[in-house]
Amino acid sequence: MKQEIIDRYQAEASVFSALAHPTRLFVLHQINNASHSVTELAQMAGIDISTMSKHLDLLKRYNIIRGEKDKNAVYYKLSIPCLLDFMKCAKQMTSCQSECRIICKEYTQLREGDAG
Amino acid sequence: MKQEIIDRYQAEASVFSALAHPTRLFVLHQINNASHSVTELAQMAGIDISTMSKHLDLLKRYNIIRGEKDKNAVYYKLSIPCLLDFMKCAKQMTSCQSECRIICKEYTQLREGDAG
DNA sequence: TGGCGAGTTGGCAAAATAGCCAAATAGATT
DNA sequence: AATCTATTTGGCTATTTTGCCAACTCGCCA
Repeated sequence: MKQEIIDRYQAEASVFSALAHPTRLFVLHQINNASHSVTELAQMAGIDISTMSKHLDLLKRYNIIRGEKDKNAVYYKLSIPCLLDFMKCAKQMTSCQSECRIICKEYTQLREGDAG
Repeated sequence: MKQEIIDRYQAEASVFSALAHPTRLFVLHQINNASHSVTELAQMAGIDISTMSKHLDLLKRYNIIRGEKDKNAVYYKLSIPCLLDFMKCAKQMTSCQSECRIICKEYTQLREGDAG
């Protein structure tokens, strides 16, 4: 493939691939309300701790989540607060028919009281 | 991984993986304005025709694009008209900070003149 | 009806991903 | 300092994805 095309679209493609795994989507939903540790998330998902650690590392590399240490444990939470809104947007998109379109706007949460 | 988790998130993950390749993102941008044939797209991207055919087939399977025959050629176009809006939304999302959130709404294109 | 142009499909090899186990690390507690 | 807990990293295998070539299909047109 032409190098210029790779350069232009690789970064965006990588973000999508970060979201392209059931375990990682599960994690994102779980930590939306409350942050969780690696062990907690691994148990909830039913996979090995090391596997979960690698999934979390991948999400972290794309700045989708962020970890904070508390004693020994690392508690992960969303670093993009509107991620779940985005996911909802993705769902709407896939059901979007020819007479519809999606409008996505970025609001500051502070002053747009009607944002929800 | 727990089967229930796979069941719940696999479909959504698959849509993201359909978008998780530079060539496919390139295609989606190319056919946003005008539909193109397999050969045209393969040449633009600089890859083999059969490879492009498989990329298009994947996008077709998730109802993201649609092909229409004209003589021998198949011209592909978006079947989700708001897909590029969604992509823009994805870009905003990745730059979304803690004081911001994204609002996504689905409008009927027909009567919402101020949709853009 | 015989070829031609365009696309698809099958097969294979290379690369990337995902999973587990085991070992290493980092910090807390005794 | 020794140990215990939580996490990360390395290594390996299995699976999936990507990409090319070659072969096949399908419809068009001479």
